[in-house]
Formats: sequence, structure tokens, C-alpha cells
Amino acid sequence: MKKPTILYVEDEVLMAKIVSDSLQSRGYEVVTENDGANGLKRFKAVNPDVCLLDIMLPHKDGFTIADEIRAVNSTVPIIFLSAKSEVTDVVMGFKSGANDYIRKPYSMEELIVRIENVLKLPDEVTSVPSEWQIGQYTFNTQRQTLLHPLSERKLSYRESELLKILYQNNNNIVERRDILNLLWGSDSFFNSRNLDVYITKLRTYLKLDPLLEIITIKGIGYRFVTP
Amino acid sequence: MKKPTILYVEDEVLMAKIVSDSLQSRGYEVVTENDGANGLKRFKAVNPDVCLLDIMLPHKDGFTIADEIRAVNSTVPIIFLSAKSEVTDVVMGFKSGANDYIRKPYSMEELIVRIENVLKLPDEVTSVPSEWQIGQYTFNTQRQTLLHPLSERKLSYRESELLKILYQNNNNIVERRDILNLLWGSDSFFNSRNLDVYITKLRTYLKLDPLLEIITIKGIGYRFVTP
DNA sequence: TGGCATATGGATATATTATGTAAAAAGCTG
DNA sequence: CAGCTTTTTACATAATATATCCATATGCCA
Repeated sequence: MKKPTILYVEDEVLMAKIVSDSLQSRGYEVVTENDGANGLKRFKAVNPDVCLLDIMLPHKDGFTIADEIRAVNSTVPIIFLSAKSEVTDVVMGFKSGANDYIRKPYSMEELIVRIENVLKLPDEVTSVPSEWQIGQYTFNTQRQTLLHPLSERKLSYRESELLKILYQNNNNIVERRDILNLLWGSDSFFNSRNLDVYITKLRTYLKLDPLLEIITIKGIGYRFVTP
Repeated sequence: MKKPTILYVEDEVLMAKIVSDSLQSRGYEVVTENDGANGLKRFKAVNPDVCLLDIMLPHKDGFTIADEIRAVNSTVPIIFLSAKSEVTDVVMGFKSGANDYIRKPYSMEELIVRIENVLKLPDEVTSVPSEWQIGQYTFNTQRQTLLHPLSERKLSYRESELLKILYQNNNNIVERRDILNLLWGSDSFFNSRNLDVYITKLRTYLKLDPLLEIITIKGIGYRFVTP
């Protein structure tokens, strides 16, 4: 199967670099454009399968570019990237079959999920399985369900994301800062207490399997021990 | 086991010196390069187990070097070092199996955790057992548990790390200096008294087996005598 | 060699800080 | 508003750092 091509319009070069690398490493072809004014031109030249548009751009904002693109192509999926504060009803209004938006800060995981969604590709493309076996539990990352022979639980978003992070690094130390940055976008004092709360939750959810343990490394982070 | 080799690309000489010394004292072979432009050349010459790349470099930035390295080696773990201001929320999402990042200012403790994380993945899977038999005790390094027919105890991180160090050198002398550097990152006066406290703790934990003994070699260090 | 000064480490007490936990408050979403 | 998730708060507990006091080894010098 041909690699899906992504047009990515983003002015912050460093950010663009990172996201682009990450997407490429997952098998996408990425074309980065950092001047909004060239957005349409680039679109015509590349004819991508998905567009990723930053909303706040110096010369021309994401919505305008989207309009221009829509004028020549009414179906290509467009995903808007927006800072939390920029998410207004306007953005919401753009959400439709072919459009989506994602708020910063977002994890790569999230972004990938959106892209897959709009492309309507099966999960296998990125080889990130949606069902993980964690001890006696089955964790479905898509449905955010944690299944055990004796119980079934629906996880909230934060619970699910935290479990993902821990399990992706299972048997290794994950630092608090990293979790905080990934999940809350910063590691301030208040967020910090927040993490404790969710760790407690996960611990109680995972109690049914005595071999699963989230160990505290005080001052550093956690280690999720799994068989 | 061969010392893991680290390629460390950093332009600030003083910083490079400090970090490099510290890593060396913890058993790593460190090759420092302070010109980004020589990064790839150095990589080919050294063939390191891990790369530590500063992002902001005068001639060639860390990402570019990473690309060059990836072109010739797709698996070697790369850890990016970045100033706080350079880290957007998305940088965090960039974490993947073979890549990681760490924000300055970072503690040695943290850096070590990262390096061990990226290095350990292959090890853990293969042959490094997490359960050690120490006299009548079973010490699980992952779960930080110390089991004895008559008792079970959960160790804290420091307790566990200290026991690891002692047992890895059992029946040999371990110098105080080395322990202090490994566990506390330096061997100042205060840390020194700290070590005494943990030695005392371990001694009481290990009392149930009379054949286990942590012997003081005054002025030098300890010898953990085991059958 | 004996006696003293000094350095070093042992044990324990106390202080500090990080984290655990529960529960209330605030936000969301329909 | 009702039911959920998330954040915030408050208080409890555990891990770690520091301080204190004591014991003993070591070295020094008469």
C-alpha cells in the first residue's frame, strides 16, 4: 500500500520538525510548509491524503487556508491544530465528516488516532494495537475499557492515557515530569498532585491481579511492574 | 559485561566535562564531541550504544545530526538534550522506543534513568534476571521486595539500589565513594552520613540470615559477605 | 607503649519533603 | 439539572535528608 501523504502547515520550525519526524517514523509521507501563505500552492503541488493545519499562523491562518483548499477539493480531510484558548465554537463548527481538530497540547498518540480516523484506516497501519494484554487484564485503548474475568470497567480519558504511558514503559522507570508534560502539558505543582490521584485510581483498578504493581520511585517517578 | 559507550555531542565545554565525568564515574565509556558538524563522523568512528545530542548547537543542530545518524543506523537510541524554552508540548510526544528527550536543567539522576531505560530494553528481555538469591532471602529488583521464609518486606528505591550495588559486588569491597556517586551523584559530607543510615537499615533487614553480613572497611567502604 | 586527639562510622531522633488517599468543589455535556 | 470527569483541597503517611550523640579505630607524640 502506498504511504499516505500528509501536508502539514506549521510555522514553528522546531515543532514542525519533531511532529514531522514522528509521523514519518510511523510510515507517513510528510510535506511540511511553514508559511501559511504558501498553503494552497503546496496543496495543489502535493495533493495530500490529509491536511494538518495550525490555526495560528503569521501570514494566513488555518481557517483561511482550509477555505482555499475546500474551494478546490471538497473531500480531503483537514485536521486543525489549535492552542487550548483558541478552541471556540468556530472550531467546533468545522468538525464534520472530513474535518477534525485537535487541541494542543496533544500527544503523538492522539494525533495518529485522528489521522487514522479521517483516513478511515484500520489500526494495523501504524502497528499500534488497540488491545493490550496487561497481566490478567485486557486493555482496549480505543474503547478505553479495562477488562478482567471478574470485572469490566470503562476508563476515563486521563485514566486511559496514564495507563498507556505506564504500560508502554512497563518494567522501566517513567518520570513524573514526563507524565505530567504528556498528560497535562506542564509539570507545575498543582498538576503534580493531580497525577497522584490518578495513580491511586489505577492502582485500585488493577488490584485484581496481584502481579501488577505500580511502584513509586520517590522524587523520580513510577515503575509499572508486569509479569 | 562491556561498558556501554555513549556519544555525547555538546558544545558547552564546561557542561560537557561535568556530565561526562559523572557518567564515567557510573561506569559508562563517554566520548564527547563539541562540534556538531563532526557528529556523524564521530558516530561512525565510535559506534556508541547511546547518543546524547544537545539540540541547540552552533554549527549543526541535534535533530539534523540525529537524521544523519538514523540514515546509517536506524536503531541506536538517541536522547535529545534541550533547554526548557525549546521544549514544546509536542516534543514530549516525540518519545518513542529508540528516542527520548530530556530538558535542561536536568539532574544526573534523571539522565541516568533515561540512559538505562533506552539501554535496558534489549537486556531485560533476554537474560538479566530480576530475582536474586541472597542467602535465605530472595530479592526482586523490579518489585523491590526482599522475601524471607519468615518475612516479606517492600524496599524503598534507595534501599533497593544500595542492596543491588552491594550484592553485585558481594564478597568484594565496594568503596563508599563509589556508592555515594552512584546513588546520590556526589560524595559530599551530608550524603556520606546518609549512606550510613541506609547501611543500618539493610543490616536490620538482613538480620534473619546470620550468614549475611555487611562488613565495614573503615576509611574505604563495605564488603557484603554472602555464603 | 600509653594516653590523648581526631576522624570515621553506627545508631537513633528529628525534620523535611514527596506521595497516598479521600472527599469536596468545579467543569462538562447532554 | 443529573451524571459524569477532572481538579483542587486537606490531611495522613512514607521516604529521605539532616542532626545528634556515642563508640571505636587510628595516628600522633611524649
